[in-house]
Amino acid sequence: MNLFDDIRSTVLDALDAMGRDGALPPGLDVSAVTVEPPRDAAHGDMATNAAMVLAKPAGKKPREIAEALAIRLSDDPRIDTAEVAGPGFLNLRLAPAVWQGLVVQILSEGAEYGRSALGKGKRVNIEFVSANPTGPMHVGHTRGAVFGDALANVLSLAGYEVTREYYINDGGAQVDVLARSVYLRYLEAHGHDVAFADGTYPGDYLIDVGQALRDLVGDAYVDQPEDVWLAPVREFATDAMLTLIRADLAALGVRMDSFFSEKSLYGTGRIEAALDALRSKGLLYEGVLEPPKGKLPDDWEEREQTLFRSTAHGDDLDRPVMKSDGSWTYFAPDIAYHYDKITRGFDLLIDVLGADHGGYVKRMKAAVAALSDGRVPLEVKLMQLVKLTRGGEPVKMSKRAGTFVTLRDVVDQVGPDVTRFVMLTRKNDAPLDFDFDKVLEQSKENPVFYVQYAHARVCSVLRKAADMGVDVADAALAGQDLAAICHPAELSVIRKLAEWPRTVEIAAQTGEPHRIAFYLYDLASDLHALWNRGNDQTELRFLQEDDVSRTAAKIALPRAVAVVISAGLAILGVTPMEEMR
RNA sequence: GCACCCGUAGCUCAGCUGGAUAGAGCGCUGCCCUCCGAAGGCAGAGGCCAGGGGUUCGAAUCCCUUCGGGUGCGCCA
Repeated sequence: MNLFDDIRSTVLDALDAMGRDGALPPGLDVSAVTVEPPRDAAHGDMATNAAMVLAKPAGKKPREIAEALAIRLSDDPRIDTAEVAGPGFLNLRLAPAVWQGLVVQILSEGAEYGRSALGKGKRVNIEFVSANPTGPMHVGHTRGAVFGDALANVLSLAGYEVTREYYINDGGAQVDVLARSVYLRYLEAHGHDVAFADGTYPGDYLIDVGQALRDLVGDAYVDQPEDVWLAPVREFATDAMLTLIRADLAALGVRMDSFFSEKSLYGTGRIEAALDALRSKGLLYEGVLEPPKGKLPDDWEEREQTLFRSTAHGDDLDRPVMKSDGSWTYFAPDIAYHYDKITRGFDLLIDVLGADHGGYVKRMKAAVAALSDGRVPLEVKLMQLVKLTRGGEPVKMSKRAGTFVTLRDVVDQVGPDVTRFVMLTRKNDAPLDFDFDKVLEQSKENPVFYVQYAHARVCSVLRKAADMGVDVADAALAGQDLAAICHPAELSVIRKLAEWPRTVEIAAQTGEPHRIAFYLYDLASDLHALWNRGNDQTELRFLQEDDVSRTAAKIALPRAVAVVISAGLAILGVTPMEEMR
């Protein structure tokens, strides 16, 4: 249950009644009517724009409608005051009992408080990470992994049935390069001197793989031509890399529901089937592309190729699906993969990609629109770069020098909780600064710590209360009279708690989990502020000296805050700390 | 040349998908621990929301345009 939705339906009922008795024309479209927290808390608890939205279609002045609406709403026992303000806003103030009831609700529902029916009955597939299986995951993948996982969590709480999926790019030339590189390490394991030419992966992480291969097959592939060993070594190597990647993901706390192999699309007719589906819609043809305007590629020559008419669905150019040597471009298996997702019956597809894939979005959307006849939307979330620094100095990365920073480097140094939280404090399409020193700092400048500290503080107070003899179980706290929680400073914290369900919905609708992180920071801030007011005003302290029942009531609020912080951190995939010492 | 993303306080960034006087952290100035965790809090200063048009009751938010930055642009994924 969402308090804002609740009051909104009360407002809609009132408008409906006004339509019946002639105060408004009947049958007005009320879809644009909102009930939201006002920007300035001094305006009240909630504000509705109903009068302004309806003024024109009703042919009445906004304030006139607002005043009539105010009179009706004042009859509701939950609404203390309804005041017309500004250009026609109606500001509502709710009875303290409503807010106290919300605390009870939070304590009763626990982590379920905030669950929404927004995505009820809808299945969504989120494809993320999808790093090539050619090596360990690096920082760039880390951000995508954390984002995708948190997005999955948000959508799940918002009622969607979520599948987390990893697309294994094991069908292209890069896995042959991997196989050749492993083969070199294999020879090395047999005591040969090897040289890593350009176009091979020299990383140390393949040494173990080469040795494991030697242990498995002995010298069977030594001095053998490539066509003998390439396929089996490729298989062996990609398996090893996938094991590595799964372990990396596990270190971050990310678990996939599904791994989908690109290779499984080749030689099985699945790519052909997907392209046939396009052909049957008249969207595949043989043609010649115009050279790009501006700077012409050096080796440009006109050539006829098989093209997908993506321009029919909003792309700027038609896109080739077949190379001149007759093999598929990367786009062809991607079409087949998305076709597969569509046929699996998802209602929504989300791809989490690096920002360098931005040019690919329109064609993929076009393909999905064509293949699903516009039924299944594809949303693409582009991840901007992570700028790694240490003490303000950029961390230099070079693949050749072997100094590129891996996911493991980050997680080992700062831990999964900090890694995840920090990576979610920025919008996906904004670059992210990640400073190894700053993220471990324990001050309010560091949002991870600040939020964790708020949670730990509440746990500390609860421990103290328990020492006083208070039953601090949620059910016990929820079962009592909370009339003692009535100070404006307390009610304003509850108001923040009331925003949690709509924050979840907004984050889910926009696909922006960072909103959760910012909400938690604000909530933590409200708690810290209330805590400190207890220094001067003893009636605001959570622990009321020598008064067990009053303490039990007071403690319910910070506990409710902790419940929401904990639920929010769960979305981000961060463990709430019970103490920070 | 074209497409996509971005431009908000000195710095790093939010801004509830069109609402009221645009917010937070850092930094700067001044305060608050005989008192539940000061790893915190309070107060002050700081803005042409890149510029210009438009849409309407109302624009940082939507549309057009200019400028500035990033990413990409047929046989790499």
